[in-house]
Amino acid sequence: MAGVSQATVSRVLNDGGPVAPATRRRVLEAVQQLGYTPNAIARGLVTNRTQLVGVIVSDVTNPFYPEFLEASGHLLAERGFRMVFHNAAKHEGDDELTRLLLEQRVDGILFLSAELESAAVRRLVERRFPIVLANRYVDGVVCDTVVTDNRRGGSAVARHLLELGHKRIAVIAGHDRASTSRDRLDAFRDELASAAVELREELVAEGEFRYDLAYEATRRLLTLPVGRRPTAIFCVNDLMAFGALNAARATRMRVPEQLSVVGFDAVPMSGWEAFRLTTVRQPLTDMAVAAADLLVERIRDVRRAPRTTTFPSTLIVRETTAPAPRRTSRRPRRATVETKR
Amino acid sequence: MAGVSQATVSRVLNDGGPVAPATRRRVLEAVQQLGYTPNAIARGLVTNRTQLVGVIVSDVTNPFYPEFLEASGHLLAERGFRMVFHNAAKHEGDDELTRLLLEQRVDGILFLSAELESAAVRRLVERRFPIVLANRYVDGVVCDTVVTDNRRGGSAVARHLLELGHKRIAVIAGHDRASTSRDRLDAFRDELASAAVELREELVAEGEFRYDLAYEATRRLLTLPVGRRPTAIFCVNDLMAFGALNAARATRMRVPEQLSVVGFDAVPMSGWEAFRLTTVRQPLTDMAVAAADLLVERIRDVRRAPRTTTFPSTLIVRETTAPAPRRTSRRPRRATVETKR
DNA sequence: CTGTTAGCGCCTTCAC
DNA sequence: GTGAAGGCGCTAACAG
Repeated sequence: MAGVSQATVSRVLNDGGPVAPATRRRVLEAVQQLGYTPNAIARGLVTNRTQLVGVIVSDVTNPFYPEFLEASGHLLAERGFRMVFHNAAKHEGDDELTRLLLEQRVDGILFLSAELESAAVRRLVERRFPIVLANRYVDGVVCDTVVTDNRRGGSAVARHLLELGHKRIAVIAGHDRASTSRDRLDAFRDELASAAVELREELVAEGEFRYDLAYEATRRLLTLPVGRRPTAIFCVNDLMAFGALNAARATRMRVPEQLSVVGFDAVPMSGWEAFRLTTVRQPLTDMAVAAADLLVERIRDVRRAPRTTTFPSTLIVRETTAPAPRRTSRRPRRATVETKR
Repeated sequence: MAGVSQATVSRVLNDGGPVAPATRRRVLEAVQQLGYTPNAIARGLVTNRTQLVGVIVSDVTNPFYPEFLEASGHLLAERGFRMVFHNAAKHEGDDELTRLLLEQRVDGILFLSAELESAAVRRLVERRFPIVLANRYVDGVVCDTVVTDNRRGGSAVARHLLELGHKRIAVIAGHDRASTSRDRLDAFRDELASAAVELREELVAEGEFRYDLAYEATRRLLTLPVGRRPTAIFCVNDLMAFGALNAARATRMRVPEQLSVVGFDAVPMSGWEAFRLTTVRQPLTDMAVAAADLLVERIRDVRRAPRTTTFPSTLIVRETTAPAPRRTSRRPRRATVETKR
């Protein structure tokens, strides 16, 4: 229609060489009129680039991830990439998902919460396939990674609870396939130990990062006889802290007077008046952007040195933590101002 | 390596014809050993099928969508489709996103919350491109659609509030580009009118389905002088109801004693002890599955008659609604049991 | 049952 | 500055 060859059209559409202004105009007009849409598939076949990035999320339903998705997606879109989204939750494991993404010839994969032992991740790294781990790392795998300083966060929580005089502290863990859960808890435990406070086995629950399990675990903890019942619960993510808070409410247990609760992540919801949760802030948006950016860089150059970006974590004291209740039922003073440390 | 032709390999990998068991075995072995991954791109070029489905979401951050995404994604995965995910929020409009998806040669598009005037949707339907509208419909467009009975839901809310004796009722709308907001409010208004209760202009706010705007709107409403201040607020989605609830708490306004709040959607969170929100249930998961299923069917057969599936909506009375406060400050009785009507 | 052949729509080199 | 030709990896006919 423009009276030119395919090659010329290709050139104007991809800035792939010199084209006379007049020709360029004619081509663009024809494109317009025909409503021509270049076929990315065919292009991908020859360029070996799809401008597609796989994103594997462990549970979209956790409010942490939508925030992350939004920010990463935005940056990727700006850089001309689209996301092939997979929620790993109940479906196939990393392995199967990865296979699908590779078939699809995505240019890279963003793992939002890989598991520590992930064989898929390991294999991809060996093959020098562009991937980025966000939020969690994988043991013994060197690749682009974006995390926060989870150990520091865990220590800060412990110190905060110790300062408030808590001795019987419960913990709701994620699961041990997650570096986040492990790091937060290890540091937490270490800090308690250095104050000679022990974390009793009966007060440690596995919550799998899930609301419902944390809810149940908390209910169980709260039925322990008074002398063994925890005065504080540290949940390794906010979603589980919400479970704990709600369980406490269901049991008519006053927070923070009778029970302190701490979360981790500082998802926007945690600041809502309904919760005012004491938690550890991770710079979510920054991390999401950094992760997406790393991936794009990696795709551009497969052989640059892998980089790990560690973001700081900050304890945010809100209103779900207070001094440990004394045996007598005097009502303890309650923290009111929001402080960052 | 298996000593056969490409064609044969193709046949064993796609059940594309008869293959001798022995040959099949040899091929599969070779595939295994070579770690061969078929190139979906090349396949797509010839079959004109990518097994990719575009999903356009208006705001992943609204807890409504992750639930939806999870369920739809699950069904699509089962049927062998992957999702190309786009969050429409701050980025390009439908138009641009659609263009990208078409370039990518997705087999179909799932719109999670299209806008009423969406030209993109209209154009796609004209071109007989497989799309499904979920949650919202588009005026004058006939295509596969999955919605709930929003009008009935709106009426039910109105009746509930009227029965409780509310007269000064505020409304926090979404925006008028959404069929959901419009239908819920129209029906709500009609029902009030038939009880001779008027919806005053000063009590109608636009919340854009956003938490923050609903929060601000509620604060404004609650600063009105007592005689003009609403005794109940109907938010057209749960996210905004959470905003209202939190704003009420920030203002030390007791819910439901001094202020009733109603939402819409019944996202899982709405049942949490922290909220116990009176709301309208939509069978979220069923809708998500139905929508995905419709899309797959449509892709299989472009010329089947378009179908609209309307799911029922159910008022769930929880603990954020109570009889309208009387001028005197006697504390009104408060609903405690969860009832469905 | 299996191999051969001809594209799918595009980009890229190489002439002109 | 532009066109012709080849090929990306695969599937779909058609032979045999």
